[in-house]
Order: sequence, then structure tokens, then C-alpha cells
Amino acid sequence: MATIKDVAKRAGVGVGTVSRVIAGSGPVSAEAASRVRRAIEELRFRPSHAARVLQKGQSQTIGVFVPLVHGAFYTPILHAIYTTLRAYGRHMVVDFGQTLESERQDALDGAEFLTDRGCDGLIVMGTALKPADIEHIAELQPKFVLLNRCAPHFRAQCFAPDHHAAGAAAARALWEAGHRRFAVIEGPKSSLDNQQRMRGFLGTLAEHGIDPEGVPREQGDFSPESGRTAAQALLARARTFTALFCANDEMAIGALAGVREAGLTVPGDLSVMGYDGIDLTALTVPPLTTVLIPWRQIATCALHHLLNLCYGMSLPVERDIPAQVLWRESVARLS
Amino acid sequence: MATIKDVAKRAGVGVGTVSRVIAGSGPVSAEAASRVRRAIEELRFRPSHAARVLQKGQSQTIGVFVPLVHGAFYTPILHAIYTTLRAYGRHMVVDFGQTLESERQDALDGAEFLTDRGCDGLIVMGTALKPADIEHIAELQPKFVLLNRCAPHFRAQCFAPDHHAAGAAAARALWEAGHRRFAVIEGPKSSLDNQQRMRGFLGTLAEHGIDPEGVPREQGDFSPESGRTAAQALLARARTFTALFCANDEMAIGALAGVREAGLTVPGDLSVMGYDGIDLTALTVPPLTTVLIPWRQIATCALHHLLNLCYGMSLPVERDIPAQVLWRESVARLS
DNA sequence: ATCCTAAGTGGAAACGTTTCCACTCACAGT
DNA sequence: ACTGTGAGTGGAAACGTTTCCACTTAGGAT
Repeated sequence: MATIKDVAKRAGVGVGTVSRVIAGSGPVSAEAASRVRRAIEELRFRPSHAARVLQKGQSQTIGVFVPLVHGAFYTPILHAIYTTLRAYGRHMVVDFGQTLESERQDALDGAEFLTDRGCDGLIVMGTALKPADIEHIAELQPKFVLLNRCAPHFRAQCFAPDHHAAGAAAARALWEAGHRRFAVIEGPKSSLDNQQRMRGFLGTLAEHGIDPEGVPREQGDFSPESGRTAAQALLARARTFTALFCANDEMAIGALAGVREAGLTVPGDLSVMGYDGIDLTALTVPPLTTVLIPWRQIATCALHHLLNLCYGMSLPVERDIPAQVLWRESVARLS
Repeated sequence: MATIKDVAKRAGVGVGTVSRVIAGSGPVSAEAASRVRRAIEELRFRPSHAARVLQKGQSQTIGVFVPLVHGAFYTPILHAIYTTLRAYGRHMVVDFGQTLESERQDALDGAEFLTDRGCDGLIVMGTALKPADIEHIAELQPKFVLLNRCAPHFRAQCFAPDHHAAGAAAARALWEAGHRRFAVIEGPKSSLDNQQRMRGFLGTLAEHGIDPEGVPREQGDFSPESGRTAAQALLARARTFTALFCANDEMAIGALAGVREAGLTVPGDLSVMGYDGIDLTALTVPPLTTVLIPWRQIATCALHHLLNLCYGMSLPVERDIPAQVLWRESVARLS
């Protein structure tokens, strides 16, 4: 591989001049610049990223930690981040967690990995992180933002929807459609955002005089398959409900399958409501009524904040983008 | 950030000794080793990845190019690669393409990016690559494997299922179930693997005396949404078929929705068959009959080959893992 | 003529590792 | 006593950039 010295020799200039041409920094005569550019072409010179990072201590790269590779939830967010980053000429390196149970350790490892790779800033997703974990990340790389997790000590660096309000909105929508008997499929206990939306949902029902303790509930792990088995378990116990609220869309999609296997139809025999608003919900049978969380926008704002932090930009950052119920066909209007 | 020199000073040894302790390479006295380890702890020393790469010219990292971030197809493959890589103590850096149209350019850019980052080897997915593109990649980084693309000049480095045979198997299965009138939703023209499975499918029908030219076809872009509109277009033209073969599962899922919107039921009025065998097909309504391509295994073999290439390992590499039809409920048995 | 400025330039130093070579011991074999 | 041998060690050189400083030159102001 050709080095900058080879280029300099070939162009008959010093290495400083070559560096200036490449970076477009200092003054260079047109004459020298063109000779350098030619030499770069001829030698197929590519600057060594490692040497650059070593010297500058900057890499123009943002590191992203995502708890899971697979699944329909994270990839659109990743896509939004990636697209924005490209627009500003920066790069992205992603690290993934393995399972939901190992999320905490995975996130810590990921933060280490990404920081070691010279990332100028970090975006960390994951709702199972404990305050100590977040401190740890902050120590590793103070320039970070949290997506879908709120940490009291780092309020400005946290970007998350109001899950409590969104859960409440779901309950209200179902209530107004005439439903009075409910069941829920919740996510893992470790997931703080799941807890919040469940509290919002159940709390609103309580306001209408329904005892949260009396609402049948099953727990899933956010995967479609877990939604299916949870729905079946619920149906096997007792079919005392007309509406089933799921903590995320993927479980709701699984629930659709589970309900069908039980010989029931949606929304004829039972209404199903999802949460998140992933694209696929538009194409299920029947199309899924869900709570649309503006994930792409939230992610973009988080990234903007991080870019401002890392590179002194001043991109717009909006907080509190509201969620809204997306009516489709999986919920019956009883009244 | 503490450097190796700081550690050496604190431990009262030379930098060489510290380096040897960290790498576990040369001989070091137990006494010195423990002093060094202590100093590392105390200073919270983390070796600079950039300096290492610069010096060694190796990074223990494999680069992966994936044409699209979103979508249910690539992520399980990515997951398989990631898991295997972790098992062998290597790292992964991923780069993504933006759209299917820009795949060629994206792949080239991606290969450049990943090579610059010091990846020891590359896994490149994408079926739209032209021979010249592949040459270009080979020049950038000779240690690479192609996933789902066959290049004559790099046969040993190519890992792809036999799409022709798999397409033929789909046709045979449908025929044996008693279907005689067909329609297809194909993928983009630029996708070579789509062409192959379509040739396999249509060719087999031809063997049974059905004129491929007479089979109604619509083109999608592999997305669920495109499957939906394609199905509707097909149905609007003329409903002369009993079985609809889709070039991938995601379009098949969209087709399921499209068929329902047209007021028809699957498999009662129309049978739908997918291709790939993504996990979600088990949970659609109705569960989708599809051609199961062993993507995870193929990806793992490709990675094994690459690891052998890069690090002199001798991991097992199997080629020609067969596809098979996965019967579920979206195809009616007419006979 | 003399000074000052600014454009243009070359090259040494620095970034933080690994590797290699030269050196010192201690100890075993003659 | 004299030589090998090999474990243990320190430190210089190298990896390929960027940055900074010192230097030359040309041109305008005095």
C-alpha cells in the first residue's frame, strides 16, 4: 500500500503539502496541488484510517449500540440514524447485543468496543440499563446519548417517548370504542419502558373503575413467537375479555396468529391492539390498530444532539414528540 | 488516557514487558507480570486500537456489507455471522446500503469503508453486483467472500443456494398439489438470484406443458408493500390463477394483505407461496407455505471460509446445503 | 534600499502500539 | 574456571498520518 511519503516523493513535494492537499487545509499552489492529485491517482493512494485516528484522536464516526440484531423494531431506527449520519458526512459503526437477558452486559461491552474503535460519540439503546451501567458508559465516553431510557443524572442526553402517556392513550382509545373487559401481554420485567406503558394503560383503566389486579396478563419477551404463546395461554385461562393490549407490535402480530389458532377471529371475536407502529402492522391480517411512536424522529433528534455535542454543530433538537393511536381494523368499535 | 508508557513507568518496567504481558507473548517473570497488571488496573489503561492496527496491520475484525438495514431478510443472517464471530473472539463491523437501486455503488463504497477501517476480511452480500464490481472489491481486499452471488472468477469465495433448483422445487410442489394455473410476483430485474429462481420455477412449469409467457407476472422490490400492490394489480387484471408464487417471503406477506383487501381468502380462493423461509412466515394469517433456504447455515459456511482465509483456521465448510419446501397453510391441496 | 506581510513549502515531532535486537543474569555442562 | 543456553528484560525503530515551526520568496508599502 502506498503511503503519503510515496505520494510526496512522486509529486516532488513534501509530506506536509500532500497532507494539506488531501485535507484542503493550508495554502497550496495550484501547480503543486495538481501534481499531488495526480500522484494519488497513479499510486492508488488511500490514507490509513488507523494512522489518522492515532494522530488526530478523532474518527468522524458515531458508534451505535443496538440490543438485538434481528427483529423488526430496531432496524428502522438504525436506518434513520444511518441516513442522517451520511447526510452530514460521518460514519457509523454498530455493535449488537445477543439476547434480551444479556442486554446490560452487552451494552457495556458494546460501549467499550465502540469507544476503543475511536468513535467520537455513542448512541446507546436499551431499557434494562441500571444507573451504575450508565455511569460506567459515561466514564468510558462522556459524549453519548441514550435512546429509550431516561437517566436522572443525564437528562439532557436522554431521548425517549412518554410511554406512560402513550399507554394511557391506548386505554382511552379502547374504552371509547366501547371495550370494558381487557387483557394484556406485557414485555419483560427488566424493560423499564414496558413497565411505564403498562402503568399508563392500567392506570387509565383504574380511573374508569377497573381493578388492574383483575386484568388477566401474560408476559412475553417482545418476540412474535412469545406473543403467540401468550395469547394462547390467555385464551386457555378464560375468555372474559374483548380487547387485548400488547406491549409491542411484534407480540401483537404473534397474538393475531395465536388467536386464529384458537379458532377465533379478529376483530370479530376479539380485538387486538399493538404498540410502536412498526411498518409491518399495515400489512397484517387484519391490519393492526396500534400506538404510533415516532421512533424515527426521536432517534434523529437524539443523533442531532450527539452531533452537536461531538462536532459543535447546532442541529435542531425537538423533545416530546407525541405518540398517537393509529386506527386500523384489528379493534372493533362496540359502541 | 493512560498509555503503555505510563503503565511501564508505574510498574517500574520497560514498555516491551508491558506489551508482552498484555499479549501474553514473550516470557515475563510472575513478579513483573503482577506489577504490570496492577498498574493497568490502577491507571484504567486501555490499549489504543488505532495504534495497534497501525503497527500490526491486523484488527481481528471482519467487515460485513449488507444491502439494506431494514427488512426481515438480512438481520437473521447478520445475527448468525455475529454469533459465530464472537465465538472465535473476532469482531464485526457492518456497513449498510441505502436502497436496492444504489446497491452496486453502496457495496463498492462499503468495501472501501470497511477496508479502510482495517478489516482483515470482508463478507459482501448483494446480487446486483457486476463482475467489474467484484474485481474492484477483490483489488481492495483480496480476502473476501460473496454471499448470495456467484462470480465465475472467484468460485471458491462464493456462497449461494441453488436458486434454480429451489424455484423448481416450488413449482413441483404446487403442481403436485393440483394447481394448474399460476401467477408470479418477481423481484427486481437487477437481482440475479430472483432471475434464477424464476427460471427454475417457470422452467419446471414448461416441462409440464405450461407456457411461461402466459403466466401473469408483476414485479416488486422485495418489500412487503410492493407485494401488496403487485397482488392487487394481478387480481385486477384477471383472476385466472389458483396459485401465486412470490420471489420472497416479504412480498408474500404483502400479497396476503393484498388478497384480503380484494375480498378473497387464502387458501380458500387463492394459494400463496413464499420464498426464503424467514421466521415471520410461521406467524402470518394463514401461516405461509414457503421454500426454506438454509440462509443461516450458508452464511456460517461463508464466514468459516473467510476465517480460514484470514487467520489460517480450518473450520468446516459445507457447500450445497439443499433447500426444501415448507408446507403450511397458505397453499390449498386441490387433488 | 529596506522593511513587512503573506503565500507557499519541507520536514521533524508526535500519536501509542509491537517487534526486534542487544544485553544481563543464573545455572548447567564440560 | 570456562563456556554455552535460555529466561527475562529495556528500549529503539517502525507503522502512516497531522501539525507545527522555520524557512524562502514575491510583492507592496515605506
